[in-house]
Amino acid sequence: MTPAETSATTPTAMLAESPATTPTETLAETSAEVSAPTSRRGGRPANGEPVLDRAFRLLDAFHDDAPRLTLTELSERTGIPLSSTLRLALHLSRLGALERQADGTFMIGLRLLEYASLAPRGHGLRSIALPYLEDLHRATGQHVQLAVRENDEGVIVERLSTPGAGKVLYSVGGRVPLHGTGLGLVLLAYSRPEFQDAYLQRSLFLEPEHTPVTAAEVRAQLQAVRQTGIAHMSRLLPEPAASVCAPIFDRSGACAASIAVLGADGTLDSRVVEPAVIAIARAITRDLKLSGR
Amino acid sequence: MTPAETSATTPTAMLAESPATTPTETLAETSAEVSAPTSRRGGRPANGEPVLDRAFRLLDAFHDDAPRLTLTELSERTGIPLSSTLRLALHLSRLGALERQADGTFMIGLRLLEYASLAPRGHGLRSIALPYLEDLHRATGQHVQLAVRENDEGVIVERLSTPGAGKVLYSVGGRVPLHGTGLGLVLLAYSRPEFQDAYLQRSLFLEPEHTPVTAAEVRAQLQAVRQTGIAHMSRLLPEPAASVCAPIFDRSGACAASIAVLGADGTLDSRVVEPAVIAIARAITRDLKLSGR
DNA sequence: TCACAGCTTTCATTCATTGAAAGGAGACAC
DNA sequence: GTGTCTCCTTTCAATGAATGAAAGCTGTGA
Repeated sequence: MTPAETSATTPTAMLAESPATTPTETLAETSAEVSAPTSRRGGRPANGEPVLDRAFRLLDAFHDDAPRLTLTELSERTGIPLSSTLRLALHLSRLGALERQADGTFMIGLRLLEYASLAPRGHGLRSIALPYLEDLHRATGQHVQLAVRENDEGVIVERLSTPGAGKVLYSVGGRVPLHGTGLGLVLLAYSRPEFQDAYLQRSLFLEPEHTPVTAAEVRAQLQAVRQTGIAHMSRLLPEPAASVCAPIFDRSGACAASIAVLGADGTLDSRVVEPAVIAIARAITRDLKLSGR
Repeated sequence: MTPAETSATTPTAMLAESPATTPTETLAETSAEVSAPTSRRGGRPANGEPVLDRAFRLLDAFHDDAPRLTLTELSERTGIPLSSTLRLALHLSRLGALERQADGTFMIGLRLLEYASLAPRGHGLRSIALPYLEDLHRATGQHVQLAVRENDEGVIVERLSTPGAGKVLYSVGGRVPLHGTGLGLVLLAYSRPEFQDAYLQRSLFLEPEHTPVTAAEVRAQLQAVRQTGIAHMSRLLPEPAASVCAPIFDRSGACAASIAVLGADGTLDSRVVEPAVIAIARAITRDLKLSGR
């Protein structure tokens, strides 16, 4: 038993003693004699993860507050080893999903914009709704949002913001809960009853404050939305604000999206805004049916 | 040459010898005897293609005129075998990059909208420019476009269209040539001289008509753009139209984007539109610098 | 000259990926 | 009921694309 073998059991000692023998020597010896290779290069991990999943985890690493990341940051955020991160990130850059700047930082690439513009429920809907949303935006002078449901959440598809009209919690591409927001409540109110039941099974909280709500309370809200065709919501955090929301329907009569007018508390007179929101929601619904959706 | 080394040169032999005692005897026999495998299942292709490339080829299969595709259509368009197409498409659906409707058709998923909204040169720029673009849209009553350069092309990042203002060739996410369009000409005029030289090396054509243009002609146009700070372009196909375009600069003084007002021939008085385009381009430039880009 | 942090390249190892084949599911015909 | 489509889904042996530790490289700062 050579000293090299006994030291191999402790990885830290390995690192300290490794320069004692040259790499070529150890390799030749390990293949013949040594069962525990001291400098074992390569090797696939015990439970490999599909490349695709990893690639999308890289994309997931980017956020509103971190739209540009260095290689090391990417590696740390995803937990993927540095060399694998580099290989993947370069691959994604070749495909246009990422872009690399001169200083080496990575960012989301424009190719993804191209794909996103083909999402029927995203840009397809948006292109029809945008002129109407602009009208609503001008008329009310408040934030205007458009959202669709994806599984258990709403996704903001478009947002027209007004600098003076308070903070907006969610931005384009962002996800909103179906029960704590006006946009979500509308989407939930017009979804299939079985889906509603399943959704209301879970324990629900109003999110900035983390206040619990009962299923019965939400059901009452949904009932009100269906009766009036409109949703009123208000929140206190991060600052008092209110929203007025209405549904948009597709050709089949299913709720395709919801729109919201959102403003700082006090600046939003719901009596005034309500007819405008309803009128614009109906106009978009009509246009959606005409355009073959 | 040690025996260990010679055996190391043929790894297959090593592998073949060790499972000789393993219970896969029957399998080994069949593979040895049957030379023509009538029912040979599985097997990796001779030159496999990386999963990532295939996944993005699936996304590439979607187009403006085909935003929803069946499994068979996807398989045909990409040339990927049906079973592999299904596996991949389902995987992408799990990741949110695709969505599957009840009838089995696939479409681009909303998750990609989420990623796209993080592209600094896409949605980041867009969110700053949009209010100004709306102003320009209202004031002129014509199509308004915003584009950035990616390699040898311009990419449309935003478009506000006016139903009555003629056909628009390019939509959001679409790519425009750098020499045949006003938007592209501006992007080219303010790019690095080496890049311009390289770009002008190629044989250039004006695209709907496929008319050749010389590098000298384009150079003269670029010179005019740099002198006046604006680009005028007109095209005859598919119908007569004209555009007025101006550059947007980032903090470093490089051209970050270009904007265009585009209208049917005759409806666009460039004398009137020009000051508006310049003013809005400067306003966006100022805002871009303020917001730390 | 040394130490360090961040990025890039190498390469033996092996498991995720592969597609032909078989197995439904539904529609239309006879 | 049986046959024949088309379209979608599942199975599974074979294997090369994917893997990450280690070494190499580059700039920065003491």
